[in-house]
Amino acid sequence: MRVADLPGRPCSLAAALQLVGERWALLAVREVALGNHRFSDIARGTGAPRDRLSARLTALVAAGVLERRPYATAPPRSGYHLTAAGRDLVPVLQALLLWGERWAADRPAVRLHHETAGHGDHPVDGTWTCRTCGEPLAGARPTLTPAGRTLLGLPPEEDPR
Amino acid sequence: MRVADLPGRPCSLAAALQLVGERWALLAVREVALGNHRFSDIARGTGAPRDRLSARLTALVAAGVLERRPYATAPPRSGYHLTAAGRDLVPVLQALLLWGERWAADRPAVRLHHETAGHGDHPVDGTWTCRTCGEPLAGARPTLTPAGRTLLGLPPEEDPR
DNA sequence: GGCGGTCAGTTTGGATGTCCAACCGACTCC
DNA sequence: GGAGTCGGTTGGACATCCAAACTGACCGCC
Repeated sequence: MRVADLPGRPCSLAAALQLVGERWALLAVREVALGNHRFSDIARGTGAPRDRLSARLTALVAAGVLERRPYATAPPRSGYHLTAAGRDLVPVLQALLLWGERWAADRPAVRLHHETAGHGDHPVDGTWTCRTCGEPLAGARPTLTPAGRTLLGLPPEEDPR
Repeated sequence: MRVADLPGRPCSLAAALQLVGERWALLAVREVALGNHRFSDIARGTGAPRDRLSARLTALVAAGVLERRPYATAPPRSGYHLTAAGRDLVPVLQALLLWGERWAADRPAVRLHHETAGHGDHPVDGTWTCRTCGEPLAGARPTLTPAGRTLLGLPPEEDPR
């Protein structure tokens, strides 16, 4: 994916959306992450029409997010599995899920829970943290890209034009 | 957004995608988060066709992600600003941006930088963390939804069907 | 006053994407 | 033999998408 070829601002966000931004793509990845590897299960879980799903899965395999793995030869059948890139997409799905729980869903249909020794079972409150310094990213000052543009860090303070 | 009305598995992820999953929507939010509040600036930054952008912005305002704020009356002009829901979307954009940098972009077109007292200026090495317990979420055990289905936590261990 | 430019869209016609129902071949189960 | 499963493909109707041109209200300049 050549970032420079994308329309608009050259940005990895646009590149990511090019690969997984089409309709049903992220839902298909969710189903595979949940352990549904077969075409019909993914179709049922997402509600996507079968022809659209077929096109999306092919594209996701081409993009390196999913891989096909045969599980039967008699009639040749293969399931879809996450690649490393696909597994790396799970935090993205979690972030969108949490946002949807808070702002899109009428009621928390599905809740992310977490169980740790220190805090027992608790609802997940996800945030991005910088592994180098341990600080949350949301508090970062906007900085400059190589091209000298401001860039995603904190939504910049409102400028009252 | 009634989760039960969505096709497929009732899930806040689907609800979220219903609001911000259409083409150009997240890029438009990115532009507003970067401080571009005017229609033409958003069009330039995203590269979206103007009619599509017009439709998306209207939908995002209806969804409560953006709000219009007048800044001129002579020809009536208003800019787009983030609501609380829109600001909450920033971690999602960061998640996709970091994923895109790693898996989608040919070269790191845009780099997240971070400046803190302890570590000076350094590239961001983002990790998705639970704010309640401080543990990384990627290691979380999958848990059950109210309806008794498994749910997004860790991609479940491969079951060799 | 006339000229060009900005701004936030809308309009146009044609390309592309999406949906749905039906169908298919190669199997398995009863 | 008949029904069902599985992973798709096909066809046709419909919606969305696109680039480019257009609108109409303003603004600054000379």
